[in-house]
Amino acid sequence: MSIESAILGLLSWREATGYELKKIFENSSFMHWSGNNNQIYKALMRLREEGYVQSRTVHGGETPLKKIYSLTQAGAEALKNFTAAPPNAPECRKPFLVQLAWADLLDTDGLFALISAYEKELGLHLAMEQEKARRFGAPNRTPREALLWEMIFTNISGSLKSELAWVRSLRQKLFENKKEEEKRNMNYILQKNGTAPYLEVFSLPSPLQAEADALDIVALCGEHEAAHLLLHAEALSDAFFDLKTKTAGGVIQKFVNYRIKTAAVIPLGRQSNRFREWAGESNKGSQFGVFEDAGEAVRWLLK
Amino acid sequence: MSIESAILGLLSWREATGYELKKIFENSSFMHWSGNNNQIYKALMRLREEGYVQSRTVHGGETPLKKIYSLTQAGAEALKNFTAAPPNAPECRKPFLVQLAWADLLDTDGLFALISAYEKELGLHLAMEQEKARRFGAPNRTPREALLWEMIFTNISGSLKSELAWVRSLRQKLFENKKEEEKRNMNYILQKNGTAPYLEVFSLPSPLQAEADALDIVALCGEHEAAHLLLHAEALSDAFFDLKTKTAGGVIQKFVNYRIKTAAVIPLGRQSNRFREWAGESNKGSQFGVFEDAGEAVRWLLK
DNA sequence: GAAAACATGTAAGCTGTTACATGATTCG
DNA sequence: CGAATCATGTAACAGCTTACATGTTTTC
Repeated sequence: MSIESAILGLLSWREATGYELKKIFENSSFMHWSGNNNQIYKALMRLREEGYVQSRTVHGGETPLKKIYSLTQAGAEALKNFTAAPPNAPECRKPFLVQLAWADLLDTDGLFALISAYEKELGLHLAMEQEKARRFGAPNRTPREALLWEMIFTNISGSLKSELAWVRSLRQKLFENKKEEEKRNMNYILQKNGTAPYLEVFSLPSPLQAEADALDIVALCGEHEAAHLLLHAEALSDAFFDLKTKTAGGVIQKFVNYRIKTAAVIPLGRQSNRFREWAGESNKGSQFGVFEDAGEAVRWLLK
Repeated sequence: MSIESAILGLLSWREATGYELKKIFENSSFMHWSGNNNQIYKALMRLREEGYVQSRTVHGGETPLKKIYSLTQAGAEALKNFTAAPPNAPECRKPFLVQLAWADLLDTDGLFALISAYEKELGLHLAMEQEKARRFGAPNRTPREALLWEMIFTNISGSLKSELAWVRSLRQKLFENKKEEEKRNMNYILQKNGTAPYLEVFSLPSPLQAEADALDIVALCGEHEAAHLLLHAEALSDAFFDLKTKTAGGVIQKFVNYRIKTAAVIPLGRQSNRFREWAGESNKGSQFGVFEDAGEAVRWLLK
């Protein structure tokens, strides 16, 4: 199993340039070769030598611009052999387990912090993977192929969910009493009644102030598999409303990056003129909106 | 996160030679550096240069024989820093998913075979991991440390179990009708009433004949998390009873490797003199036994 | 007395990453 | 008109694996 097979597969789907392949690798998790020029271009050269792919050069005006690669007959056969080959079990690297192995060195608070940090990291990754899966236009030439790809994405998020479940059981075993304390400070609820679940955040232990706080919320969305978010004004800091600090922009950027559609409910009284203007501009996009009325916000969120 | 941290951890547990560390890495899954001389000896030299470990040389007679490494004060601090560092999410490589991505090329039987092969591979790995966990004498200096290590092993087998559940749901979605056909040919039952669950195998589609067949059974034990096995004579081939073919020895070896305690129920009539002798010798060990009577076999199996 | 395990190291090579180098096109 | 994106490559290096080289001790 090497990057060559993955390239053959992608080319069997659609012809592409090296750069396009790089982009695809970058945006996919299960084809784990992190978008890496060196490997891809070298692999393409090898594959061409072996007669598995062919390329035609597209000229832009005078100079050669790009090479579009496509599969040959031999390549198609090699790919088929690869798909039918005996499969290997997954190989997981979990550096966290190595840390945990010697974490008895830490005191109670240190261990609790370590475990919480891991849980947050997992939530963040889950949100990212779900975003990637939504963004990735999977092959869909037959119903069976569509099902296979759907199950691939299910697999990836499933692994993370099972890891999350594990870390929660670990926390429970270690800190049976302490476990809910933290969460209770965060006043939120997962709303499930509408067309899609959304996270409604009433207030936070400390109001949303920096991008790191935004990531906490993203992780929370990931953990609850919510792609929508309703923020109440009480959860926002004064810095958020002061556009000079650029807090609002940075925070919103995080939500947009993770494709979490967000509505903020903010009474007119707290909106300065400049903020109102900025909000009006934001509302034009479909990813973030500011509303006075909670009902209106929810309608926009779920439409 | 590098092999250095893992070595510091192990040395904080007990002092060891390079060779011993190698053995430990080989036998542990979550410390994923596959028992590799080069890396370990080089890392030990680096660690000594940096003052994190010290070594004393043991002489055997005249010549220096081995170097026993132990942690220094500085090393203990470095380890503590490592355990408290921000944890990273796991990184999983699942080449099977890449195969599956283009498996729409295969016909129904080919796809079914691919998925079954993956399920079997996972079962085998699960059996192996459970074996490793049992064999690994985990640190146990405090109750909390014991719990941490228990949860580490739970994590590893949990990942595989969640993968198994996924592949079964995949199979069901693709082959709702075909799914049970295969298994029905294998006449077995998971007994749960005794002190420990055991797998009772009455017969097989083709009788136990080669080591590969033994691995099928091991995988089945893994999938059902059974560490004990009761084999009826009907599941065994004539070759098994013919000691010249060495089938019996090879098959039993597989069970022993995976630490599956096995009892075979074989009527006296089918046992040749030589076989009886061989069986008597086997019974002395505690891993494999031959019995005439099923009740006796179960008692021995679960004692 | 031979084979397996214990013990320490080195050399060569593969895989994958980061960074570098260069230039065209597109978009705000 | 400057920045981002598209596009193709190369160089250097880190990490890890396989194989080699050597000698002792234990076990069957």
